Amino acid sequence: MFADFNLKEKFKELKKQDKKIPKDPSAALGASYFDLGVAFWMLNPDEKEYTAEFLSKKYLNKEYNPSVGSGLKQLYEVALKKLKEYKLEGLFYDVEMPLIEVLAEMESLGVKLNVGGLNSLEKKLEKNLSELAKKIYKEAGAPFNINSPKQLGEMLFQKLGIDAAGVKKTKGGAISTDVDTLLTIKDRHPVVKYLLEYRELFKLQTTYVRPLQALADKKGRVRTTYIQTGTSTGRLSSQNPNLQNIPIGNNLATELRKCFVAEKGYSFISFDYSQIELRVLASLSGDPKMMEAFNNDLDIHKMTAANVFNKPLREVTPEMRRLAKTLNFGVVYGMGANAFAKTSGLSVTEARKFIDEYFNDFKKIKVWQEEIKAQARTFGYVTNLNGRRRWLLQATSMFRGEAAEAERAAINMPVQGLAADIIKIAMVKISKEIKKQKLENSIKMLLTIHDELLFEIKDEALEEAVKIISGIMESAYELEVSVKVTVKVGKNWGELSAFLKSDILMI
DNA sequence: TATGAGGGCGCC
DNA sequence: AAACGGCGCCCTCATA
Repeated sequence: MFADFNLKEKFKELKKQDKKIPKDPSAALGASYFDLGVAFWMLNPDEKEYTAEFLSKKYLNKEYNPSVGSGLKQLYEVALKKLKEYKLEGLFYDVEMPLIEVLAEMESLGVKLNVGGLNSLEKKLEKNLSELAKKIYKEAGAPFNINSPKQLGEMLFQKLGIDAAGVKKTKGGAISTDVDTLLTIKDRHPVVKYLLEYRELFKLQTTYVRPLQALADKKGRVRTTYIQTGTSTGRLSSQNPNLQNIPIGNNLATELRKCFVAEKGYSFISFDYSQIELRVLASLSGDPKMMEAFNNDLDIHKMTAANVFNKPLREVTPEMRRLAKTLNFGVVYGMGANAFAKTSGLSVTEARKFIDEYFNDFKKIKVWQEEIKAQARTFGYVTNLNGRRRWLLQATSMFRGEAAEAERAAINMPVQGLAADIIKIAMVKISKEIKKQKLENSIKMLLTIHDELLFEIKDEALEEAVKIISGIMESAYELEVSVKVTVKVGKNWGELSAFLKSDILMI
């Protein structure tokens, strides 16, 4: 038995010293290690912390004393008993424990940065930022701290006297200066467009371009830390640096992503679960239309639009599809008419109508959501298909806002949490297969971004790797609908292009 | 000088 | 008035 905290760090240390990690942990029977932090996280993923000190106090009602060996043993006994009671042993021993070593390896590998490229980007941003600041000061009549919402708000709405009609207030009562606000008042003063651009560049510079350079090692690689106990739903989080929120989409974001590069002789391949949360929702709810759409490989948002607008597929416009997409995402999050109106630009009345229409078309989704909300109220927790659990005691709160918040979490957790399980299971299986085939040197799993895995793969091994990995990902977990993976390949993270299955067949 | 709340924003 | 789920990190500013 190997019950302890922070096994990931201990495994990394063992690897560094070229020592073996004790025993294959993948079977519940005779499992050789037991991470106490992860165990208590599975019992309650909303704990403040998962340290021996905190848990000892809370669960044993006594101070943790590292010099007394029985402290860990008692925590272990409590955790094991509860894991059994909650039927979480399978998930714990077969998924979370084997995952620790996988994460340790990914963290140790790191991902290579083009540090020179980042440096050029920094210079360019610096130049653009100072030019933008000058223009802003000129419009404003005097310099001020653009990064201070307080000073900026005073500048816009007092000194420049911009009309604040239709602009929301912050929690503290001040007029907001966020992007939404700036877009609302964009046509009311010429300074606003400079501010929007300044915000974007400043964010990129201070949150990504500068810190990433600072964190790169001598070989240019950065190593994130995956937090296995970091979320309430079962997902992983990524820290210092967070590599799960690197910008994507616009030109500047692409420039940044281009600075994440594959080693010489290697390429990046990304594997993206397609619409995994909606597929999970379709599967859980058993909604026939949604299931049929996925099983026939239809464009899910287009299909949704056709239903909501009562039009044949061929008459669905891009605008209709866009609305349906927002609706689909919103449903997973338990969105209300207010939020939908805001995101879509519709009036609240119209938004209400669309949501009603949606649930009328996909009746079983509504039924499932009502069931899960009732579960939260009745038991004070919800679980996903694998028993992963989240306590939602607020579901019966007398404060309506609090209860509603818990209900939204109840709707979301079983979906987000099952999607998380699926990718974790795939990661463990992929890692095992790589070792079995002794491909460690040609297939390197680097990043996991919720529904995506990024690998660095030797060029000669590309086709084989795609076959192995997408095969495992698509079959890692059986849903009531098919599971699909999108594969992209490239020499850097900013220039990935489709890796077509036909490419394999033609070789 | 350190800390934490608030405002803000990047990703899935 | 009213936030649609899950994260981590930046800067400012008040307070210690």
